[in-house]
This record gives sequence, structure tokens and C-alpha cells, in this order.
Amino acid sequence: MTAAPTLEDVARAAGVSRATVSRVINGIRNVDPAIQETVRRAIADTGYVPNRAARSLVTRRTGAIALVVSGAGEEDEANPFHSQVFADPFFGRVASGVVGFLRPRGIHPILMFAETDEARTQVISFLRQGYADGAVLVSTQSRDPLPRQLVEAALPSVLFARPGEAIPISYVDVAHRTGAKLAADHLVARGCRRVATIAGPLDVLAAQDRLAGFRDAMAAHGHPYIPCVEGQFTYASGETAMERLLSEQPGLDGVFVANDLMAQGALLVLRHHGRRVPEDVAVVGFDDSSAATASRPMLTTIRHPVEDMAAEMARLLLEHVDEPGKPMTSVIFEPSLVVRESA
Amino acid sequence: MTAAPTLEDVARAAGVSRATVSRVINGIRNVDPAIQETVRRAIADTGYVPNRAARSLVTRRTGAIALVVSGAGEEDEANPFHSQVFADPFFGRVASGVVGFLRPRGIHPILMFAETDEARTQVISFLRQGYADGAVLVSTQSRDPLPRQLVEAALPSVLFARPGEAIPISYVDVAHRTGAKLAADHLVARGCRRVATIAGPLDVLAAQDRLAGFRDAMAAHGHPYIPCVEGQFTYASGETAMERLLSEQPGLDGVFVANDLMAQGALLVLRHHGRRVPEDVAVVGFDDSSAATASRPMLTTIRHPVEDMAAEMARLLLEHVDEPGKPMTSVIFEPSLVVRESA
DNA sequence: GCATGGCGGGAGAGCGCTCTCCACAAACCG
DNA sequence: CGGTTTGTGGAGAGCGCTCTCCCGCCATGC
Repeated sequence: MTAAPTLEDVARAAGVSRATVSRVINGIRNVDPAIQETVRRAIADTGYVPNRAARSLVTRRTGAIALVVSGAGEEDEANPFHSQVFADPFFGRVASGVVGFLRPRGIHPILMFAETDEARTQVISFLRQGYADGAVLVSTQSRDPLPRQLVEAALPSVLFARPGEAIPISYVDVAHRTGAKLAADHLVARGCRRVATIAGPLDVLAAQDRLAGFRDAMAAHGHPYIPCVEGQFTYASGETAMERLLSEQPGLDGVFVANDLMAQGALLVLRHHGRRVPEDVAVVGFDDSSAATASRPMLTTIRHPVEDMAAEMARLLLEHVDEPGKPMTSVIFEPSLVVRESA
Repeated sequence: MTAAPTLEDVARAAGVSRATVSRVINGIRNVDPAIQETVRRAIADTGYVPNRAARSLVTRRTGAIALVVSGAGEEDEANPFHSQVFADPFFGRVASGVVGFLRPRGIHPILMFAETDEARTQVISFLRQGYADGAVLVSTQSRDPLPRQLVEAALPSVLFARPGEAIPISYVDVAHRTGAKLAADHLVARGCRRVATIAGPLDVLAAQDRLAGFRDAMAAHGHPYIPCVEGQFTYASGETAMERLLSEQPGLDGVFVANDLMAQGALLVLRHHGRRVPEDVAVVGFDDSSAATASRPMLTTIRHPVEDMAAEMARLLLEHVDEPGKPMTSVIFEPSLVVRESA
């Protein structure tokens, strides 16, 4: 392989100027069809590939975006943040949705983790250096300072989930309360009378909303008090929470669990205690993640259109990159109930 | 935010030439400490951030690498390849290891999926355009044509796992046969007499090696025939395989399962059939993935240092990028047995 | 007939950086 | 003390592309 051909080489081969070749490649302005054809052939002959650095030097666009997963957790040498993140099928779905939208447009996300202050600083300077035009951000914590930092640096960005503080930034989210209501209605319709819930970490807005939505809906059904144990959205915390719930409320016959991973853990504990699901205890999860179909019995859950939301997040970001003055928007998706075996 | 400051601006502020500022930033050649200090202050004052496009235009380096997940599977609209990929904790560990190595060096991987021919072409042209200096590649299939394509395009790349065909490319791998032998020895030492195995998809070299290694070791222990059912490395296929094994070999007392995800499925089926694990049937998995500790009983498994391997893969790639003439190398890691509850 | 305008192509000026070359001064040698 | 070496800063030529300007051509209008 010799030195890569440049625009100049193609122009020479086609017998036209550099500018004309550029026009053909970028489809800008009219170019005589015959010349267009000649140029295309020259491109194919020389095996020309545009140089991205040169292009983005002048256009001030990189054609890349960052997919940032942020939290405020501590990094642990033995079990770094990013390995935990991937253990949650939720992030896989987000990545999948983002890639699904971006790939047909020839753009690929740069994966970044931002769990420490240092890492967050790195994210900002990375974007400022022009490694990417903007960022889609998934936060695991409502206290995450990164959204604010992004806004302050005037970097185009879109969040997955409403920001913890009121800052002018676009985001996508799901109607958590509606989802929780769906779960409540289903449990009540099945005839559950002694219902409890396992919530997510209550410093996460989504967890707060799911809990509040569930309690409101149950109250409307005449159940003003719903026992609750807080989990951490992890498998193991679901087990622990279920153990506790069972010891405190041995007579329960229905549980709403704020995500599928915890529900999976809860299921195991219920079986371990000899409770049949759904006959003795009905369980409703949240997310409709891969854990929902992997657990036995399969989970009845609230479908959270994560991939669609992630795709929309990418779409919004591209819009912001294209028109910097565009006003911030939020897009809220409606969840739905998926009935399987557990309730 | 006004126009971003350039090297020129910093030079003016510091009262030196552009070249000197560049030298300070890149730490190349000696620069008078006093001037160095002045320059640093000027950088801080102006809030200067080097422009990556301009830099890589002249250095012909992007300082980015691609993390490619490739297979030869068909893309399915409803359940795209990349969402399945993330369902396997294995890929999360690879990503984690790669990020762990790269991040301290200020570089972040670009995430790409290459499951169709079209997508593979896109990967190649993406790299040729200079979006990244090289690629680390995780293939799900030994027939994957991408490694060859990368070699032909002379793009620096490193594989996770030995390539299916003999091509000159660097890779990291684990000694699958040794791992399988560890499992065999453990089962035999526990007193298992009627042992079977659930293999991975046999078009994957790793699956072939694990099966061959297990059979060889069992043969050495005096068990020349080991029943085997092929799975797909997925949870569901582990269930199916275990059902089949149980119907064909009702008397079995030990199973070696080629990965943890399938082992998790197998565990569930065994319990469903009333077999106690490990009392009635001992189960050994492979990978020591998050599934190993998430299953109940927790899996005894072969530890596969995936994060270390992924980090090494990134290290090798950076070496190849730095010295293009560097000969290809392979690094083989040794697995180890992790005894938990299932055997 | 000549002025007018639209259209398609070329020339060339940068984008912000690195790096080679050169100038100059100080240090060193015989 | 001249000549060489060494060490440090500046000048300036690009890297490969886009995009503005300009120019020539032909069709059109009066």
C-alpha cells in the first residue's frame, strides 16, 4: 500500500480541479453529469478515501459523538465502575439503540465512562478538543454534576432521563409514574390484597417516580400504605430486599419491583422460601430487559422502550449539533405492561 | 464562549513563537524552564485546548482506536445483533478491560458492530478514513472474514481469540484446553463417574478447544466417551441442552458447561427436575462471568482473565500503531479453577 | 446588436497544528 | 583565539480538505 491518494490525485486523474472533485463528493452545487461520472471513476480507480482530519479541520465538525455513562460512584480497583455498568442489561439496550440510529448515518459512538471528577473533567476536555461534536449521557445518579458541566461548556448534549437539577438541557425519559400505575392496576386486577414494593435507590429520580407512582395508584385502589424496601437496582440487592420484605410482611401476595434485575433476585428468594410465583406471590418488574425473559418464571414487567428512547436521544443530539441555537426539548415515552408468567 | 484560542494566541500571550508553545505542550526537545513556565501560564490564561483535527492532520495519528464486535450472524430488525451482544456479560468484561487500559492514556474506544458484510466494509473504510488508528476485534465466529480484511488493508489490529484461518495478526487468547482439563480434574476428584458436557457452538474455535480439552482430560482419567450436546453460549440454549442431556443420560452426576451463561440455564433445569446441585449433579462452568455469582447455587467455574486479556489486547494494538513494522505476537493466558458451590 | 444574468468550473486562501530547517549564542577544544 | 560543537528559539512550509471568490461561457432580453 503506497501513500494514500488525496483529492489532488483524484483531480489530476480526472483532469479537473480539486474543487470540482470536492463538489462531487459532497454533492454540493451542480456539476455536469459527464464530469461527475469521470470523477467518480477516478475516485474508484485511485481508491480514494477522504481524510477525516483535514475535513474536520475546516468544517469544525468531527462526525463523531460520545456515549457517556456517568455516575457519582467511587471507582474500585478490583471491580471498576464500567464493569458493573455492563452487568446491567439496561446499558446494553441504550448502546444498542444509539448505535441503531447512528450507524446508518455512518457515525459511531465513542464510549466513555465518567464516574469520578477526574474522569468528568476528561470528558469535557475531550469534547472541547474536538474528538466529538456532542454527547449523549446516561447518568446513574441524580446528583451527577456532568450535565451541568456540559451545559456550562456549551457542548451539545442530550440526557437519558430528566436531570436532577433544573438545567437547560434536552432529554428523553419514560413516564415512570404511568408505568408504576400499570403495575399497580395489574396486581389489583389479579386480586392481590397485600402488596409491597422494592424500590430503586432513592437518590435516582426514576426510582422516586416509580415508587410515588405506585403508591399513588395503590392509594387510589384503596391501599394507602404500601411497604417498601430500597434496593440498588442490582441482582443481589433484589435478593436482600426480598428477604427483608418477606420477614416483615410474611403474608404478602404481590410485589412491584422497580427493575427487572432486582425482580430476578426477588424471584429466586421467593422460590427459596417455597412461595410459588405467581400463585402465592405475584411479581411485576420494570424495564422489560433481557433479565425479564431470562428469569423463571418469566417476568411480567413494564416495558420501557429503551432502544427507541436511546435512538431519539441520538436524533436530538444530531439536531443540536446541526443547529446550535435550537431550543432544548424533552421527549417522554409511554410505557406499557407486558404480561408473562410472574403476575 | 468566543472563538477557541489557537496556538498562535497562546504564543502571542506568552511572547514566544508558535513552535515553542508546541514544544512545551508536547514535551519535545529542551525548552528553557522560565519560558516553559510563561507558556504554561499563557495556556491556562487563554484556556487553550489543542485542536485534534489539526494535530492529526499532520501527525497522521488520530489517537483513537475502534472496539469492533464482529460476527457473521444475520441482522434481525426486532432484535439487532448488538443488543444480543450486550446481553452476554463477556462483552462487558472485554469493554471494561479495554477501557481500563486505554483511559489512563487519554484514549477512548469507538464502538462498532460488524455483523453484516456491509457493516464490515463500513468498518474498514472508517478506519481508512482515519477515524481511528487501529482496531481491537472480538469475533463471535471463527468464519468471520473481518480479520483477513483488516490484514489486507494493512490496518493495525489485534484479535481477542485466535483467528479461524491462519493469518498474520496479533491476538490474545486463553488456554482453553488447560481450562477444560481443570474442570475435568475437579469433577473426577469430586468422585463424579457419569460425566457429560454442554459445548459451545462448534464453529467457534474456543468451543472446539474446550470440548477437545475436556474429552482428552477425561480420557486420561479413564473415561473415553463423554456425551455432549452443543449449545449456543446463550442462557436459553443451556436450558435446552440440559433437558436433552438429562433425557439421554438420566444417571449423570457431573456436567462441564462451556460457558457460565449456559451453565446458569442448566442449573435451572436441573433444579426443575429435582436434582440437587452439587449433591446429585456437579456443574462446572467456564468464564467466571457475572452469571457465575448471580446463579444459585453459585457456579464453580474456570476463571478466564477477560479484563486482563482485553487490556493486553489494547496494549498490543498501541504497540502496533507505534511501530508499524512490529512482528505479530500472540499472548496466551492461563485459566484457573474457581470453586464455589455448584461443584 | 450588446448588455444581462445564470451556471459550471478553477484558483487559492486558509483551517490549526507539527516539524524541519536555520540562526544565533554559549561552551568547549586544541 | 578561531573553529567546532551543542543547545535553544524562530520562521515557514506544508498536512488534505472546504469554500469563497472570480471568470468564462452560453442563453436570454430589449
